[in-house]
Amino acid sequence: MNDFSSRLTQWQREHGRHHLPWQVDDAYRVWLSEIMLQQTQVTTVLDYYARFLERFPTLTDLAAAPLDDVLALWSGLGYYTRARNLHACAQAVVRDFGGHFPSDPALIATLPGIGRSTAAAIAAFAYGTRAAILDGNVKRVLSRWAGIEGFTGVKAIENQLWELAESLLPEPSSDQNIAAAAIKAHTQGLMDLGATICTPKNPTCLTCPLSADCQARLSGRQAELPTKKPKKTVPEKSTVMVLLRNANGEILLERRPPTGIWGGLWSLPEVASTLTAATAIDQRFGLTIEIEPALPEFVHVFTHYRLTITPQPAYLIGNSTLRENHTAWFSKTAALTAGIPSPLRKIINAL
DNA sequence: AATACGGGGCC
DNA sequence: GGCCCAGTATT
Repeated sequence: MNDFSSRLTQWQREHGRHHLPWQVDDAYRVWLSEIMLQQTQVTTVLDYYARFLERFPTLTDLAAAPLDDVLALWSGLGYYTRARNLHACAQAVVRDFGGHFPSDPALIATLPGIGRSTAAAIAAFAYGTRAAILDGNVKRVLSRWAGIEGFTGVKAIENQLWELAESLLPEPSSDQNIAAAAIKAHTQGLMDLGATICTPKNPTCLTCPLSADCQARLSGRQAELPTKKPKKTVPEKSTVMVLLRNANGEILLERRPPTGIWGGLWSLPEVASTLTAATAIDQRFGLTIEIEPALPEFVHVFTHYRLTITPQPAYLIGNSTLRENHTAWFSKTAALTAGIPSPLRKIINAL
């Protein structure tokens, strides 16, 4: 008897979340939500998810759309490789699977942007396939319940958690409907438990269905498990963003390379310093500009470094012809509806 | 195994 | 200010 899953699924049915917009029987919507929810909280995703579905009602719509439209709707969500992979994945599903997501998690995991955990979540929620997930919530719940020590990002620890997650899946049933319902409740239950009961700080063990045999609780080590990620000092970087406007008040934007920070997004040209800005813009774009007083610098925080941004306004002298196709003039409105990084949105909104 | 990759919510 | 989040791909 798998007592763990019995308690978990029962709890989910009584106390779990049942009305999130992606809790539907539709692989496209499940997949979209899973990608958006990678390293991103539910409250943040809700609005993006609604706007995205309005613009791309079906996977076919998404596959047929220009990448720029996808990036525009992803603007502000971060981890923009997700958006590029999302677009590529939609096209792959159309090309290789007739527009229909496969139900085998191993097959799903071959698609761009989908790893082992996301593949399992899609298979479980969309098709009731018996497959284990291992996301941040599950790592926390299982490392506490089993009393597993060691940073969960380390391979050996992660392998141990994967094995445990597999072993705790509800037993297969001869009734396919019952088996599918159990998998869905089990998978959603792990996520809901991690999000509402087994929280990073101050977990509410009194109402947890797993507390009776939770090793962390039995030893009072809820605060110590899972083992914290070893922290290191984040580098400080700085940049100057040239806010160049032509006679029409349009702003010069430059498309960033497909990989690296803000990959594929439109952003302001960056130069080494405010002093060399005019020379750099002349050399790179063949545009003659006049520098204005710099705007106040501000700090943008990433996971892995802090970036001090100095917005450097300038206006164009003479010819506004652009010789490179990765650059373009954007009206303020056009810029705000394009795929731009969050700090640029902040700069433009302040104009 | 370690690193790159965003941005916001929350204490 | 630090921590965390329904991780994946690359090196």
